[in-house]
Amino acid sequence: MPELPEVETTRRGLAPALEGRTIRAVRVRERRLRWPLPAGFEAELTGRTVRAVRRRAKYLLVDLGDRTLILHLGMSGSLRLLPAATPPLAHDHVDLVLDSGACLRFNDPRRFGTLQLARGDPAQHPLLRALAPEPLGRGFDAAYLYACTRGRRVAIKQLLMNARDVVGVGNIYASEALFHAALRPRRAAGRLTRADCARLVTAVRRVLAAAIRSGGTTLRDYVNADGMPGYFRHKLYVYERAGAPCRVCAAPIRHAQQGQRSTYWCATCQR
DNA sequence: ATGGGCACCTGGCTGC
DNA sequence: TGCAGCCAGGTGCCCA
Repeated sequence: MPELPEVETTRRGLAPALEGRTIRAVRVRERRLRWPLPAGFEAELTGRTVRAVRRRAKYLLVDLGDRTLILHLGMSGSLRLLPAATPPLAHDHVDLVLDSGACLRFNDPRRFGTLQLARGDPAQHPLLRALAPEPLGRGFDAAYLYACTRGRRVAIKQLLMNARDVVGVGNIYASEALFHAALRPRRAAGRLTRADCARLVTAVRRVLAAAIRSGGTTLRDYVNADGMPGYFRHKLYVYERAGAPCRVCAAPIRHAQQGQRSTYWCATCQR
């Protein structure tokens, strides 16, 4: 499901309702997530107060002072704010009940998502330690991407989706950014020129920023903290548009498998 | 070191 | 109508 824009949209919805609130209770209905929730998970959260809700890559970080709750939504996860008494539906695995009477409810049909409790600096947590710079921050620029692609034989799309190289970009936005940068997904990363890298950095940043402004992309499951879908789907140029006319040149959008994932591109606009 | 493939899950859709 | 097969916003881990 969620790539950076969906996680950021969720973060923006959650932050005002969570910050300053104390967790009164934790209700766990299903411990078997990507990594099983440890015994004592509930007790370690209960009574702590939320200082801030941040994001790193596709992870949400709930700052609880001397602990940080690290959440990942996997492919099908979502977080919603609901009245604490709302009856749970299928796949509503975890609730954080707040002192406001609201609850933060984690739903995830496929259970690829995760909740982890970190002590100390969350940036040093094993899941976060080796992540590439934030794509919307200063560390992600043409010089960075050029350096990181040198000597690499992987296809540029796969490099874009590798969190050690670029974070926040998944299958939708990798295809979209490559379209806007006029680069074919299978181009070997090491064969990009400096100019290619500059266009690609701009495309990644613009696509992510525009998707955030639309509240993210909803294909199937994704909803924001208020239960609303994202509307960026209407602004996709290639993703899930196989056979449809390119919005720029009208040539049919191509589709193929690349590294066990679907890839979409325009063979005319992208080289 | 790099890169490819698999595994982890459920649900929705397609086609026989 | 039923069911098998395939596909889906991710990513850690194992192997060559």
